[in-house]
Formats: sequence, C-alpha cells, structure tokens
Amino acid sequence: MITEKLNNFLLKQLQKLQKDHQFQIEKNDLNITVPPDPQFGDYTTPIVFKISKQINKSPFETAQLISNYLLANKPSFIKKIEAKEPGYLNFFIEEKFLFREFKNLLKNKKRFQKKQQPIIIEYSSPNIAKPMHIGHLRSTIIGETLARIYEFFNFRIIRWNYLGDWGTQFGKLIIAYKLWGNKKEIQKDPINNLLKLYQKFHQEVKNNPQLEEMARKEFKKLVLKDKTNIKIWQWFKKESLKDFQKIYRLLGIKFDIIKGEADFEKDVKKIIRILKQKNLLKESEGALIVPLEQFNLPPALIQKSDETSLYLTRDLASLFYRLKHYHPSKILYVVGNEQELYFKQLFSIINLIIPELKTKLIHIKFGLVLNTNKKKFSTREGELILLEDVLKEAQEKALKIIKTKHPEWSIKKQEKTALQLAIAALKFNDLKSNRATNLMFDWDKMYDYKNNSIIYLLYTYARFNKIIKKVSRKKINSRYLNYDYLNLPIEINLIKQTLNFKEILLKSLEDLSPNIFTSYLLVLTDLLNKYYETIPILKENNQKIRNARLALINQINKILKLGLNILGIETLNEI
RNA sequence: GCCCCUGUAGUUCAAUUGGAUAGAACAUCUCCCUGCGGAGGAGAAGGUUCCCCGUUCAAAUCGGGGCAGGGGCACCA
Repeated sequence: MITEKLNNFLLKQLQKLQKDHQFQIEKNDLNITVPPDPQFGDYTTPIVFKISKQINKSPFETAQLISNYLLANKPSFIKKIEAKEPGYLNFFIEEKFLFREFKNLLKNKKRFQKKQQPIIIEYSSPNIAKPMHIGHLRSTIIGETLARIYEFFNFRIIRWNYLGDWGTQFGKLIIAYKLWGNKKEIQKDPINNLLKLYQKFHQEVKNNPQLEEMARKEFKKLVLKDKTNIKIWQWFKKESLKDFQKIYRLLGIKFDIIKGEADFEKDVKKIIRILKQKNLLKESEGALIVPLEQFNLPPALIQKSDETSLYLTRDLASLFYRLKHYHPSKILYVVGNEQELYFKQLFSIINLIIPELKTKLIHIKFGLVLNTNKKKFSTREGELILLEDVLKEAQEKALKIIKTKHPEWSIKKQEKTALQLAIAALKFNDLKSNRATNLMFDWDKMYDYKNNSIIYLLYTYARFNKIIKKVSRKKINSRYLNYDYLNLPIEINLIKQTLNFKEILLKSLEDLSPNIFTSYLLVLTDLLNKYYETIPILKENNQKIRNARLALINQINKILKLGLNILGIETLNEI
C-alpha cells in the first residue's frame, strides 16, 4: 500500500532529523490521509504542527525545513513534496509508480499472512419461537460484513449464531400453548402462530399477573427435564430453525457454529462453582449476585431465587467454552446499543475471574431500528415488522420497476433480479449508515428505488460491464495501463481513488465500521459515472487509447465487484 | 433519580477520528437524449454543525455547563 510505503519513509527520515532537532513523535501522529483537494497532492500529513511546537518554529517554517530535508532523500516513487500554509506537508506520487500499483492491486493478496488465532464473531442471534424481524437485520448484516472484511485480510473467522433458545420466555410460551394453543393450527404456520401465543401472553398478563409466576414454573420444569415441556420446546426450536435457515439462505450467510443458550445450561453449575471459589458471589433476596461496585456498575444477577439461571449465567458458560476450545484472539459481540450495560457487566465479571485474559472482548454496538415515531419496536405489543414481509414487498416493488425497464426479459429473470435488488437494498441500507446512530425504518424509503444508492452502484457496474462485453476478451490487456495512454486528469484521479481501496477497507476494519467503506465505494462510483459521461471508450479512434481505457474500466469494475462482494452484495450484469 | 448514546441543509445521512472551502441523496429550480444503457451527467439554491464558555496553530469532532431526543438501570433476553 502506498500509505504504508510513505509512512515508512517519513518515519525513517524524521527519526534521522530527531538527532539534530529535539522533538518527539509517535507513529500514530503521522496520520497520512488523502487531502480534500487534489491541488494539495495525493497524500498529506499534519505531523508538522506537532513538531513545530517542540522546536519553537512556526508551523510553516518547520514544514519547509522538513520538506527540504525529505527532498534530499526523496525515493523514486515520490514525484514532489511541498510545504503548504499553514503547515501541511503534501506528497505527490510518481505516475509510473501509480500505474504499477494499480495493475497489481488484485494480485498481492498473499502479502497478508494467515493469522493463526481465530476471531469469533457472534451475530444475528435470533430468539427461537419469535420470527426474525427488522431489528435482527442489523446484527446479521454488520456481523457478516465484518467477517468478510476480516477474511479479506486473511484472518480466521468463526461465525457464531448464538441462539436465544432458553430462559423464562419459553416458560411463557409453554404456558400460553397449554392454555390457548392448538397443535394442528400451529403446524400450519408455526412461526406466526407461536408469535401470536407470545403476544397473547403479554396481553393476558396485564389482567392476570399470576401468569408470570406460572411461566417461571414451566421454565423450571423445562430445566428439570420435564418430558412434556422438553418435547414442546424441541418442536418450537425445530420449526424456528427451519424458518431462520430460509432467511439466511436468501441473505447468503452460513454460520460455522449454531449453538444457543440451551447448549450451555449444563455448564451453569460449573460457573456458579467458579464464582463461589473466587469469592465473587453474594446472596441477596434469595438470589445470587456478583456485586460490581468497583467498576461502578449495578450488581449482576447470576441465579434467580427459584435457582434457575439467567442469560448472563449461560453467556458466561458459553464464553468459557469459547476460550477453552478456540483460544480466540478476539470475540466480537455484534449486539445493539441497548445491551451496553449488560456487556460491561459480562466483561467485568470475566475480568474478575480471569484477570490475565489475553482475548479481547468487544461489544460492537449499533443503533436501534426505530419506528417512524422514533421509538423502539416492541415484539410484545405486536408492533413488529417481519424480515420476510420486508423482503417480499421490496421484491414486488422492484419487480414493477423492472417490468417497465425490461419488458423483454423472461418473467423468471425479472423475478430473480427483483429479489437480488431487494436483498441488496436491504443490506446496503444498513451498511451505509453509521453503526452508532439509530436507524429509522420507513417503508417508503426502504422501497424507494429511484436514486437509491445501491441501485446506483449496481447500475454503474452493469453499464461498464456491457461495454467490456462488447469487445473480445483478448483485446483487454493490462499492458496498455500506462501514462502514455491514460493521462487525462479524470483517469489519474480514478486510478488514485481505486488505489485507496485497501487503505479504506483497513480503516473500516480498525474502526469496525463498514460505512466507511460503503461511502468510499460511492465516491468511486461517482467518478466512474463522470468518466462514462465525458470520455468516449469504444468510440475513441486511437486504438491504443481505446484499449487502455478498456483495460482501465475493466480493472476498476473488478474492484467494484470485489468491494460489493465484501458487503455481501452480488453484482448484476444487467439491471 | 443515576448511567450510556445521539443532536449537522426542509428530510435521511456523510465528514478519513482534531486538519485545508462541512459533503451526498431525496425534495425545489435550470440545462444535456442523432451519443458506450437517462436507474445517468452539468449546474443553482439551501448551514450560527442545538445553545453558552473554554482548550490550540486548527473544533461538527476534545473539556465544562445547559437544552432536546433515544436507550438502559435485579429475578426478561
């Protein structure tokens, strides 16, 4: 990567300079970035400001001093170094070098070494017996994209779907089934009917608070392996998994491990024993808690007064299992903002049990999906938007548009494309926005394919793809990729932008924010469309220039495809 | 009440983590189809970055104090 090269050069030279001038810098201070305007060069650093203060010179004077020193030792890949008011150091890269990097952009993937210790990413994690709704989508999509970005850089990833398949909620569902359920009816449409039962429970409990107690008793019976309850639970779980798999298949997601809370119920006693050994447990109102005052956190409940476990207890057990079996370097929990306190508690407890733990535990939080009243969706109140319905409607809307644009396509092709667009739009909608902020779910916006940014990306790809397909494969040759044939400002600009691909992806990974990368793809696409509009490719008379332009767009289109695939989005040859 | 997150154009969001003139899309208004795909391109208009004070070469970004919205806070997950 160019920034890496520049970084090394700069660091080395500055270290030499340190001998004559007294100043201290840190590696992160270099902060090499692409300046806002091409007149300021290809790359820039604000390091001068940090140094000037220490050597008691004005920033601009310092910049001049440093740039003169750097020029004396200038490596061949740098064309020009400039000191600019108020104190920036701007670098211009040699075109020859740009072209070489550009040609090799897709080749040197092997540079990234395979990492031995895996990273576990826990994401999606739906609750059994409740259909997947729009709220699960963020975890699923962000988690999957992070996994793909890590894999691009050759990390070993374990995709973990941690199912919510245990707990008092099943007591609620079992009692609801026993009171109002009908086996035959449920078999017809399991997921929706189970949801209705769950919602009926929460309606009834308002008038009949005793139901809560009954639910806890049913859960306790489940824990004690009551045959009837186990049977009901297994049935519900099977039906739910079937339903989830349908959606995962559509989204193109495959988990390495699908293990839920129930799988760790058996280890709960061990966890409590360990906590007791470490003298961390305290009894309070008949329940067991871990006080966390030293972390400035409220106490964490480990065991209820009826001696059943909680989500936290089982999660601790699952964490022990993960550490023991996989020795991961990191565990990422892709779970919403609202669980922040929970994860602070979980991480604090593990810190008390294993202070020397090397594995990094990270809660990758994201904003809630809100309804148009800017409030959280509530499953209990029946105010929920099913993922399946969203996809279905999105597909229908897309189909209508496709029918007007491509009436000549077969119905099968129209429908397939519509589904692909619906999925792409759903994914991109999540990935383009900042992780931290809440996302408003607006039916109209969701299906607004006019000027939708993912459509824009796919359209651009398809357009260039069409041009490339018009000439024979043989004619597209990377040997034309050089400054003699490609020297228009927009062409150089395109090449430079494309070269930022890995840097941005890496930044996206460091920040664990896919949206950094999505907005980069949009910038690149924007430039591509300007190119398409202003520069002739097939119509260019000079054969060498024409071939060079073909090679250029061919390479960039490949990058665009790769970028979209990292986001889990398939490109379309026609749209 | 305590803790956490957020506040940017009429709306939905960006802003390379403290950097150069705060950018896109939608909506509004011009212009470009004899053209490689118009789901496009060129342009106009739209801003006290919620408010006040501070930190420094530099603040949407950091600190303090307000205001507004959201989320969380022991027998749910």
